[in-house]
Amino acid sequence: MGERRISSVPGMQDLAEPEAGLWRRIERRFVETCRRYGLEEVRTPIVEYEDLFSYSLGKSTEVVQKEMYSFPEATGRRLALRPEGTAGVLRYVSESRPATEDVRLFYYGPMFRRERPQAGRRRQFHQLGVELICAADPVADAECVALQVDVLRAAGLGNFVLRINTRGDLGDINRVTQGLRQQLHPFLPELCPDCRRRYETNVLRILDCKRDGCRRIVGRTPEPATYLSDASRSYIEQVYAVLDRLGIAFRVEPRLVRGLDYYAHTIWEVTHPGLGAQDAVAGGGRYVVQIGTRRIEGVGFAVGMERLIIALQREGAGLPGRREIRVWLAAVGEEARAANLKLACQLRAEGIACLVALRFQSLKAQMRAAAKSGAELVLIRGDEELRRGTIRLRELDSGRERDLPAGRVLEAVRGVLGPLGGRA
RNA sequence: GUGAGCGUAGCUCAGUCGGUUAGAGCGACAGGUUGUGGCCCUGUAGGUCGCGGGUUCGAGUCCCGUCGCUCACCCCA
Repeated sequence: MGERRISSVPGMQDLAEPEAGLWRRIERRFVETCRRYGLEEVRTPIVEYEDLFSYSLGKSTEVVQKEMYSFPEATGRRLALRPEGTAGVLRYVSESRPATEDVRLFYYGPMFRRERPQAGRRRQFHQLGVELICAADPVADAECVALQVDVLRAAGLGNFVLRINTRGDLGDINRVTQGLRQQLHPFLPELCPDCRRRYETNVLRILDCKRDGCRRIVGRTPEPATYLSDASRSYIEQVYAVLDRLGIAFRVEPRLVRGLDYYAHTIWEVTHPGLGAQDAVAGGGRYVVQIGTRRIEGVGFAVGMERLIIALQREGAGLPGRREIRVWLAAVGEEARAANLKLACQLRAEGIACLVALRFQSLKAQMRAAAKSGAELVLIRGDEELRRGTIRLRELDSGRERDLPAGRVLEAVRGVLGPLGGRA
């Protein structure tokens, strides 16, 4: 048993300041935006039974076949770390919500996929997600897209592209799949090895291939839309019409494909030019999933947090400022330290962020620390102040100092800091 | 799963043709007369040179393997 160096697990990273502050801000704005659309929060477990994902996402999908972290429970039944958020939310709906109710939900948290890490791709990644559980209706789909756009704007993102397409219903999907197989069959030898594999596993993906040779061949096949039933065509046209009325800019992307089996009808993807190869910052669509005996329909989307952060940084978004410390309590001597801690707690009770040294330090060291913390005020207390029952208040910008009776300190601090009530 | 590029201090990096005790800047900590910050000066701590093997009198440096990181393929948010 050789000792192994302790490190974080590949593809799973620590999140610390100042980035953590940016995450907090984005999550807060996400929640606010969702609330304006009347959504409720749901937090589902990170671990589910593996079958939930294989059935809902599709057994042959890449995610289920080779990207899931799964392991047997003591009983032998297999568990899995969730690779995406929708399945768990729908499981919750099937267990806890009446089938007749429309449900509007949002969630956020970590997801796990065993992929090779890359720019904008981690093994633990985080999504902000929304699910509107409701029957197929173009207006519902359009509202979901509107919320998608609002969520990204609220996060501060400007420069994204919304690409929309439809998969049609299950009948359409079958017709497209079969039709494409027929059309592509003669060209099979000319397709790249990946596409020859896709021909069997996931024909639609061939539409997405980046190789010139494959693109040329795909260009000669009819667009998937030609296989759509009249009803499906009319459905997506209505979605587009409502989006136009909302003034939402989007591009119809006839070759846009999604990788999970549950999608039907409207699908979309949001890309960002700053992202590199993994350029989808968000994606969503309408879906139908069978959970046990219940068939659940809805429309939803997920935003990739890590990618959103990258995109924001490419747009030059700044990180939030440093800590919110406003007062530093400096002590000379142990007696004064203890007295300061008590005062610090009183200040904190009033909402004033303040710090005391965690160990014995010279006054000089404490002053340095105070300046570095960004505090505006230092309260100094030593033997002399203890004897006289005073505290020295120093304003760091001006260097002005005055001695105050200890009982007056709270009032004086309030006066100097001005109206409280939290900085943004 | 496949391919390419990179691994030297907390961070950014230097390290000559293979040659002595591996360096700098920033950061951290401490000091610069009594109890006073920023600037400045001085000092201190911090390194299994990713890890293992090989070549060599001698390896941070060359070779092989391995692990990790990064980017791309694949796939997806």
